[in-house]
Amino acid sequence: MVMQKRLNYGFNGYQVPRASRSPRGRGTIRKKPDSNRIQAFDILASVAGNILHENASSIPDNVVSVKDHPTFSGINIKDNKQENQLGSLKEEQIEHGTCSEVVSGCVPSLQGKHENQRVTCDSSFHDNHLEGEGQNVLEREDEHVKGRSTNEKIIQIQNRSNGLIEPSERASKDYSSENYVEKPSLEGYDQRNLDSRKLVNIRDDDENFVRCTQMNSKNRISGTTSDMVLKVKDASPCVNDENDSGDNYVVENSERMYPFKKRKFFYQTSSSTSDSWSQSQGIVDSSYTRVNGTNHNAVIEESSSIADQQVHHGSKGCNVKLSIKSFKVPELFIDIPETATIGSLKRTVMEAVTAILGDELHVGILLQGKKVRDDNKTLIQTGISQDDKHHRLGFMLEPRHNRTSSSYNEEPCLLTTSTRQKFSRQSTSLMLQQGTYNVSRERSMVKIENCNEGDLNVVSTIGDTSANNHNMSKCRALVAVPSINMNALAVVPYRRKSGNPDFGQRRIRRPFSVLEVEALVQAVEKLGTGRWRDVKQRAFDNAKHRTYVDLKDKWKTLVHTARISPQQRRGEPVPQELLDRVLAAHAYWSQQQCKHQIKSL
DNA sequence: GTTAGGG
DNA sequence: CCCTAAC
Repeated sequence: MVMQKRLNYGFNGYQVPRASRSPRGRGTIRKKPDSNRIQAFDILASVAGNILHENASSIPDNVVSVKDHPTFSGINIKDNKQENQLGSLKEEQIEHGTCSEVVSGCVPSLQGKHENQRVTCDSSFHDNHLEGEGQNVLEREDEHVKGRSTNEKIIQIQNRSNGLIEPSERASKDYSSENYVEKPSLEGYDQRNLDSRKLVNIRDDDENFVRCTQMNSKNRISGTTSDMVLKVKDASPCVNDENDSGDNYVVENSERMYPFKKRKFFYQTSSSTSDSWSQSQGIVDSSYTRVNGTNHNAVIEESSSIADQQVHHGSKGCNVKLSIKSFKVPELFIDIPETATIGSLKRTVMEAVTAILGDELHVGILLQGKKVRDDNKTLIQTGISQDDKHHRLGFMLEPRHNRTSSSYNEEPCLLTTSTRQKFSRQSTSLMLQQGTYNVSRERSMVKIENCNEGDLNVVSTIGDTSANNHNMSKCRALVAVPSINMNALAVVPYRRKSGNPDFGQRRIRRPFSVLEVEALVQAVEKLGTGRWRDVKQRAFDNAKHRTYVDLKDKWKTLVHTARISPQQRRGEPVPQELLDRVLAAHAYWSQQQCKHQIKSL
């Protein structure tokens, strides 16, 4: 029987969903986690190639089913330092002999960095942790966690009994991207966006931060290209931590979660082969080694000896802390014209990933490469003990219904043209097929991180795709996509319906800088107050996160600000000179508007 | 898609 | 910053 659990993906900086936001319209995660919650962070998804056919595997009896909004999250590039991290991606960061592909160097855990950013999310957590320029870090109230890196996220998976899926609070990528606020064109573009590594940051019209970089083939993962990297940390009640450590985490520095729509996409019977499991297993992160003094926490590591696992059976009662560094997702092949827009690529990939990981998602557990089927076994019985650091624990994501018991080399499942058209809203095509190991070698591969609601925040474009065939075959996840389900997919709205508050994801607040105000004032002086599109084009063309509506709104507030006393003003002070110009321009163009109206009468 | 204005 | 009527 499949139990439906509620999964709560909590991301640092997520804004509280509209329905529960503070009056100020902003907030962060405050919820105190359940004791049996699994917390995961760091989801990276890399996608390349065609969607293949999921080699089915049997479903555990009692698995967590992601019924609604599993999300991707990813890494924000906050500053030059992190950009350099990206640049420091090395081969050794790639999991060898596994399907875990390191998408980029932005994964601290894969770089031997384990200063997980973690914060409390209890009621004592204040909004102002999120406020302020460049405030990217949420901190635990007890300051228990020090030395954070900026790249880790926590996904909180709450195990609840109501069978409902609670949408996660929204991640606020914007905090991390605060440093990337482009200056208005009049002020020049922020050169921090460009580093010496030929990284090109692109913001598309969806405010998406896209990074493209040519990577050496050595940076490519031999084998798999569709890993979802995430860490899971389990609460540890056995630890007498008065501060509730181990219980409270807030994800930080993450992006908006991408709401996976419910899609009847996988109706596959299950087979059960270990190989299939390995297709999307999660790799336990051994780098997560936050061990405190009274540590009862075991870090599950890659490893070796089952015998060792049995050593600590006596330590019953203690919890196991573990972190999942990598969740594989089935490999995707994306066939998209060069002329396609970044936005369409993102949507296409997101659709594909969503299709694979849509609801009906389950988690499998692997130990020593073998699937752990008995859900009634305790961890310790299974060999997962608290302080055993030598066994290998793996997690995998799999569709709920696997119907393909046959070899995935059989019966390729190619989308028909019509289906493809339905599948992808753009003119781009998404090919779903299986058993075409060589396909990816001919095309450029795209690794994707931070897939959030259509956002593709970090994209690494790899020109060379000389993948290791052996690993490719080992790691390829194949997904059968019956056309009938594709048809169903087509009618599922990709974006949230505005009427559904669960999906309300307010943009992050990004106060206008003085430079921006100056640019705005200058543009309005020139163009007037009724041509916001032109103002945008003229002065904020590079600032994709500023829409013309934003500019209009800002002008409105500027006028208001200029009219109130300085004591009443808040935020970064706007020079009086600018405010004077605001009033002058406002008066002038108001007058012009009146004249124009009179003239037209 | 833009504009304007209330929330 | 959101929402949406109106154009």
